[in-house]
Amino acid sequence: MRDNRNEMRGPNLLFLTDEQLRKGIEAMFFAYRGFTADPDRVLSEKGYGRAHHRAVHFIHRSPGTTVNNLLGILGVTKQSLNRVLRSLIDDGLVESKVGTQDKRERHLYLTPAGHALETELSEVQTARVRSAYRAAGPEAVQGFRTVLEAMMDIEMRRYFDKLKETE
Amino acid sequence: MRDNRNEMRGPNLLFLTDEQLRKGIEAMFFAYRGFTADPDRVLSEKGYGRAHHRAVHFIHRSPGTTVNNLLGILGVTKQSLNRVLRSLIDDGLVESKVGTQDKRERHLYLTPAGHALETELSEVQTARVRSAYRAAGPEAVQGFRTVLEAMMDIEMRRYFDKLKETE
DNA sequence: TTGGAATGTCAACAACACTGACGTATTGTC
DNA sequence: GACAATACGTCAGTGTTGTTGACATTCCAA
Repeated sequence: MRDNRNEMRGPNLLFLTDEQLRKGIEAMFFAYRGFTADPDRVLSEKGYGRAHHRAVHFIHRSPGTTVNNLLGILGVTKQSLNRVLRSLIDDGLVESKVGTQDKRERHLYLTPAGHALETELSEVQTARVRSAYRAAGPEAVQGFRTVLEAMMDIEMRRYFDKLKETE
Repeated sequence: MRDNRNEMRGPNLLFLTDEQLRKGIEAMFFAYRGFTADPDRVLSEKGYGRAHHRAVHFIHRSPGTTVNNLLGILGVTKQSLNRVLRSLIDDGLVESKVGTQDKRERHLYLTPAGHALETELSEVQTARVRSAYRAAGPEAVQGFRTVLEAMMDIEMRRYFDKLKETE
């Protein structure tokens, strides 16, 4: 059956019982809802969705990134990303520049208006995370990050570590 | 501006810098993708989606729960939930019983087939969480849970605590 | 130079969320 | 007993975001 036998492996493994794992799963579900709630509110006022947030976030994070890079990070099809980029470009939030070396590539940048949106989204989201971090304390935050990193897919872990290098 | 002044409030507040918060946000994004990847695979094979998973999970967790209860937990409209429940009931995974006390209510239960699906989904998802927990260790898991709970909306925190009572 | 790989765009479709309106059965209250 | 409120289901319409398929452009290598 499942892993209840862990309970008999000693008290230091009690955190691996099915019940504890189930709690973790539910906590993840409820927390992620809270995590996205505030940006979602801001976005829907402007007629955008969560996909626009992700695009703006990672273009801000890596200015000049190509569409292909972004596809790898976001894990969606290029057609899906293109629709989002299309509206952001048409609305003047993102600029798409043809590559100088390879003219097939498009390099993406935020315009001043794009930066304004990114800041607004970032502020409401970091406010919640900051408040949670503050309430939980530094040791808890360390554990939080450790578990999240262990939960990613290997390839995503690579992308994440690459982003970390900008520290 | 933002909260960079935290860096000057002493070394014990370094975990609250914008950079640390941004890392947490990205970690949350990548980890949630990993978190749902395995169940999503199982579900799409059977023609279901993430919404079906959530319904099955919470009906398993609280057998006999009413439609209204489920609406509160899942945070969707009844039209949206109804579409999902309809297919689960038609496919014989969920049973809907008219309430004995209040005949307006419908109480929801998993059928044996429903339990089979729940088990299959639960197994692939707990496998990843268990592996992440094991890699991170008990102290990290404690911190992980603490931060997640602090990140929830207040009302969701109440639901979550109610579920915890079944511990 | 020509064919294949890579990059990005356009079109159509499905899943799943939303709003709004309505119907039905049941409950509780004046 | 009349009537409002509650719980649930459904129909119609819309929007975001994901998918496939087809196609144009550009690059590179045989």
